Amino acid sequence: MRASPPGLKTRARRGGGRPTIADVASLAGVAAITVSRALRDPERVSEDLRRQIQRAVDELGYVPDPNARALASAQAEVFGVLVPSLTNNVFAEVVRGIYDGLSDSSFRIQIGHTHYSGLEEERLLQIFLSQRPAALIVSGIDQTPTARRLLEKAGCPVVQIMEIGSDPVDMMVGFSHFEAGRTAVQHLVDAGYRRIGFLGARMDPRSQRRLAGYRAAVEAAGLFDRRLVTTTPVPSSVSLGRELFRDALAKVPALDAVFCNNDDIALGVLFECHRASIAVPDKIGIAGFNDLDMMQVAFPSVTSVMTHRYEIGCLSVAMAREAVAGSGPERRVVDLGFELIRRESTFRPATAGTRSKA
Amino acid sequence: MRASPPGLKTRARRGGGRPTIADVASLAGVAAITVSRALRDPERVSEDLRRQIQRAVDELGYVPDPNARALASAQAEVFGVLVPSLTNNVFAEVVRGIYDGLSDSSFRIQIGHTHYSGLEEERLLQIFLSQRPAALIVSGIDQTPTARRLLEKAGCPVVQIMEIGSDPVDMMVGFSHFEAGRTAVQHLVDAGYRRIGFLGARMDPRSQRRLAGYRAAVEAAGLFDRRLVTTTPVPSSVSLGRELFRDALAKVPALDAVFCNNDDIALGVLFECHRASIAVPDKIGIAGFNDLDMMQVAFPSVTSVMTHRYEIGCLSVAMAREAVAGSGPERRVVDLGFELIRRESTFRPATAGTRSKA
DNA sequence: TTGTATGCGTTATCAA
DNA sequence: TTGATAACGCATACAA
Repeated sequence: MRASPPGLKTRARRGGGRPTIADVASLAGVAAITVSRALRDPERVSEDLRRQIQRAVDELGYVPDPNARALASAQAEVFGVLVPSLTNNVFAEVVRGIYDGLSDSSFRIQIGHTHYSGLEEERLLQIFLSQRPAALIVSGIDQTPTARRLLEKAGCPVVQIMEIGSDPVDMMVGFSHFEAGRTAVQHLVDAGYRRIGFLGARMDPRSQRRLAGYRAAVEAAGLFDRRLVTTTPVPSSVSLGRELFRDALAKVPALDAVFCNNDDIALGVLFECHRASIAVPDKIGIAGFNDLDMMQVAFPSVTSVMTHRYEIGCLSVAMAREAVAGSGPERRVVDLGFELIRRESTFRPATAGTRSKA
Repeated sequence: MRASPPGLKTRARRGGGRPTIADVASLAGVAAITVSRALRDPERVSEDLRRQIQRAVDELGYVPDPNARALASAQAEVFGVLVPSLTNNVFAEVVRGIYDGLSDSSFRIQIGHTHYSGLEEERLLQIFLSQRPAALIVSGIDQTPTARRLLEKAGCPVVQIMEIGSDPVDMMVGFSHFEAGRTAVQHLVDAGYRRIGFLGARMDPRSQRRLAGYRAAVEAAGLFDRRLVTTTPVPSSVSLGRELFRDALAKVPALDAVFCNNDDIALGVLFECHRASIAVPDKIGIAGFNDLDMMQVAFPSVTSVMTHRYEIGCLSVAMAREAVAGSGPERRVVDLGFELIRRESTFRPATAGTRSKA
C-alpha cells in the first residue's frame, strides 16, 4: 500500500544524526531494551553486557534523549518549582537548595515565577502539568481552589514550602511565620520598647501572618495601636524601608522600635536613622526578618529572625525524591523553625518597665 | 504474529488518559495533522476548521504534550540558560529579564548553575544539548575550548551575555568590564584620592577585567602600588567586604579610597567605616559596582557603576528569538554600556592635587 | 537475564 | 488547504 517500493532506502532520517539507543545496541551486540536497562538500572543487566554497553556508549558519545524518554515513560525527569520571584534573595536561596538537592540526579528543574499571583500560579501549574513532571514544589499554602485541585490530581508528589499548615496537599516543609513574627516582637517588648511599629511591604500571605504575630505580641503586652502599623502592597526594597519608616515616624513621633517585614526594610530604616541622627538602639530599636549576611555586619548590627531557606529547599527535594522512589518520607509535614538572632540594634540593658520573662 | 487476536481491544493506554491530538481531531471531524497546524500556525488552516478545532480543544481541555512535540520536531521549546549563580543578585536580575522576555511565548527556560566552573559549564552544556534546545544563553566569554566547540555546533542560536568581546560564538550582549572599572577609578582619581585600593572577591574573569581597568586608571595617574590590591577567591559577601577592607588598611594605613568589586563589598566597607569612625568620603572614598538599590539609600550614599543587567536579559532573549524565527538580528554584538553614578561616598569638592579633566 | 513487539503523542514528508 | 503515512527515540508489556 505504500507508494515507494519497500526495502529501498526509506525517507531521510529526521533526527540530527545523533547516535540513538539502537546504534549503541547494535555496536554492543544486544537489544535496545538492554541498553535502556543498563543505563537506568544497571543491577538488572549482567556485568559482562554492562561493560560492553558502556564501551559502546563511550565510543559513540551516546546521550539519551530526555524527550523520547519522557514520551515513552509518560513521565518527565523534571521537578517543577513555583516561586513568587527569584530576585527576592530568600527564594533565590530556596532555589539554590533545590538545585543542590538534585545535583546528583538527572532530574531537571523548571522554575516558574508566580509574581505573587494566584492566577499566574494556576496558569503555570497547568503548563507544568502538561509535561508530567516527576514532582512539584510550590511556595506557600494559599493556593486558589483551582490550583489546589490541580495539585491534588497532579499524579506526582507535591511539596508546599516556606510555610506549614494543617491541611497539606501532600507534603510540607517550612515554619510558622506567625510564631516568627510574634517571637521577634516579644523580644522588642522584653527589651523595654513600648511604641513598637510594624513596617511591611508587599504583604503577601506570609507577611500577613508575620503581621498577625506582631499583633498578638503587642496586644498581649497591651501595646497595640493601629497607627503603629505601616504597610504597602509595593514590592520590598531598601529605599522603601526608608519611606515606610518616615511615614511611620510622621504618624507616631514617639515610635521607639520597629519590626520590619524583612531585612531590606530594616536596612532602609537603619540608614535613615544614620542620616537623621536617630540613635539605634537607644531612640529606636530595629528588628528585621531573614537574617541576611549584612545584618551581622551592619553598624549597629541588626537583630533579625534567621530562617532556614536553603535547608527548606534541600529538604523539600529530599522528601519529594523519597516519594518519587516509592517510599513515602516518614513525616509529611516538617517544621524547620527559625531562630531569633539578637544584636546591637535592640540591645537596651536594664530598661525600666521591662517585663521579666518566665 | 501477535499473541492476541488483532482488532480486539488493544493494550490499555499507557498515558494518563489525557486527551490527545487525535481526540481533538475526531471530535472536530478533521485529521490530527490539521489540528496540529491549527494550533501552531493558524494562518495555514481555513477559518471554518480553525473555529471547529478551537471548540474541540476547549471542550476537551486539550493541552499539547511538549515531550511528544519535541520528539517529533527534534526541537524542544526550551531556552537553555547558563549562569554562575542565582543567589548573586546580578544574575538574578539577568534571569528575570530572560523570563520576562519569554513570558509571551511558550518557550520554557532551563537554568544551569556553573558555579563559576568551566568544567561544570561543559557538563551542563552537554546535558542541555541533549534536549535540542531552541536557543542557548551563556554567561561570559571565557568558555573552555571544549565548551566553545559544543556551542559552535549546537545547531541553535547562542548568546553570550554580560560581556562583549571580539570573537563571539554567535551573538553577544553585555558591556566592557575593563572600561567600567577604569571609569570608576578615574573618577576616584579625579576626586583627588591618591592611595586608591582595589577590593575584590571571587575574581572571576569579569572581576579580573575590572581589576585590569582599575590598574590602567591608577597607572595612568602614576598611583599604582601592588600593595593596594586586595583580592580573594572566596565568594563575595558583605562580611567579606569588611575583612578585605581591614586587610587593606593593615597593609596600607594611608589608604584613602577603595574601588570595590561589587556593592556587597562596598557595603561592608561602609559599615566598617561607621564602626571604626572613619569619615566617608573625607578619610576614605568608596566606589562600588552594580548600583544595587541600597547604594542610593546608604548613608552616606555610595558611588557605584550602574549596569543594565535586566536589559541584558531581555535583549539577549529578543535577539535569540529573532534568530530562532529565521531573521537574524541586525547587530550580533551589542554593547549596553554602563553608567557611573556619583554619590556622597566620593564627594570631595576642590581637593588639592586634583587632575583636571580634558 | 534478555529479547520481541508495540505504543507514547506529535510533526515532517509527501500526495491529493 | 487538507490528509495518509511514517518517523522521532525510547520504555512498557509480555514472552522466552
